[in-house]
Amino acid sequence: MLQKESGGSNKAVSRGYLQGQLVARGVRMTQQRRAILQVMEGARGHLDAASILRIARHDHPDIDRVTVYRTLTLLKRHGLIDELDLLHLGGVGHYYEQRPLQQHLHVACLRCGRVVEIASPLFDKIKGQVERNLAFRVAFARVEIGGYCEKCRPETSG
Amino acid sequence: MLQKESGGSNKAVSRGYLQGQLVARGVRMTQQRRAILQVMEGARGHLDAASILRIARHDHPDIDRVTVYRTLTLLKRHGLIDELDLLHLGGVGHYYEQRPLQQHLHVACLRCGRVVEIASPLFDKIKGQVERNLAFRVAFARVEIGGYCEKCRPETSG
DNA sequence: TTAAGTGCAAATATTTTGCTGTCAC
DNA sequence: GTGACAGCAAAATATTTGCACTTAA
Repeated sequence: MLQKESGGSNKAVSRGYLQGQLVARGVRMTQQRRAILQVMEGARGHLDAASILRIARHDHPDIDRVTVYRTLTLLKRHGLIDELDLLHLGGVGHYYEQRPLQQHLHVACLRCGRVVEIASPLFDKIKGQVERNLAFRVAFARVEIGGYCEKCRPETSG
Repeated sequence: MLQKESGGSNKAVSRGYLQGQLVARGVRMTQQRRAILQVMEGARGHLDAASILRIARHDHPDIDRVTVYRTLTLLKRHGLIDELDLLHLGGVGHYYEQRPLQQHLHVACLRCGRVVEIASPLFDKIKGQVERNLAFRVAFARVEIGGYCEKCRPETSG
């Protein structure tokens, strides 16, 4: 599983946030959903569907894959999580994270697979530029950068 | 298939560019690869593996899916194409485009599925920022923005 | 000539759907 | 009580692998 560093932004969101959001929107809360939401809120890394299932089963052993996918679809539809592929470093699957208060960039090392998140004011400027130049209403934006971290860069002296 | 507008950046690359690059790197050139490379260079849109296969079969009817996947892997390994998911508007599959001379942003309308590409100097600034702040060597970067275009925006009066 | 590439078949991985029984409200 | 949800099975979709045959250099 790909690791997430720094991050922090979604730690600013209080525990039970996703559950509260769904309840506030009139979505029925089941034991299975609670287990899945807790996994997503407690996640230290970006999780794929299989990892979410595995961890959620600690709480609720009988939970099914299908329920995980359906819950992820639900959360996406409500705009509460983002779906990433993290440059496919980990294969063809997708990764999920709670939509952060402040959008951030994902910077992934192609050699060691570490994923660092950083925020940038330029990111918001780009969004503004798109809105103005294309008369486009930006709902969300995603930046994924691939390269080599200090420890892994091919030419250290470069 | 998702449409690509504007773009233009990869039209600046001469015809046969991919083929030339591979040959220059000592990669064996087969009829099947030639057919696939021509499809990618002539593409007006972002293509997924199935579309590439379908079009390549005009030239070479017996070509197999597997060969398409293997050629895409080859091109990715050489950094000659980029793999995108375009916010999964078209399902779980991936889309491919020849790596452009100037990197651009992909802006996708969540309702009509149209994908517009634009370049932004801020994009390069962000890359510079990442390189400096994280001591990171940026190999490539990808920006995907989702929202609503002028025609599709939910609140027209907003 | 021969190592690399191809096609076919089958496997694997990921996600979705149909249906029946169950549970939150 | 009832409509939304869960689990199971199976299908659908996307991609990869093993192997015998073919071909570019």
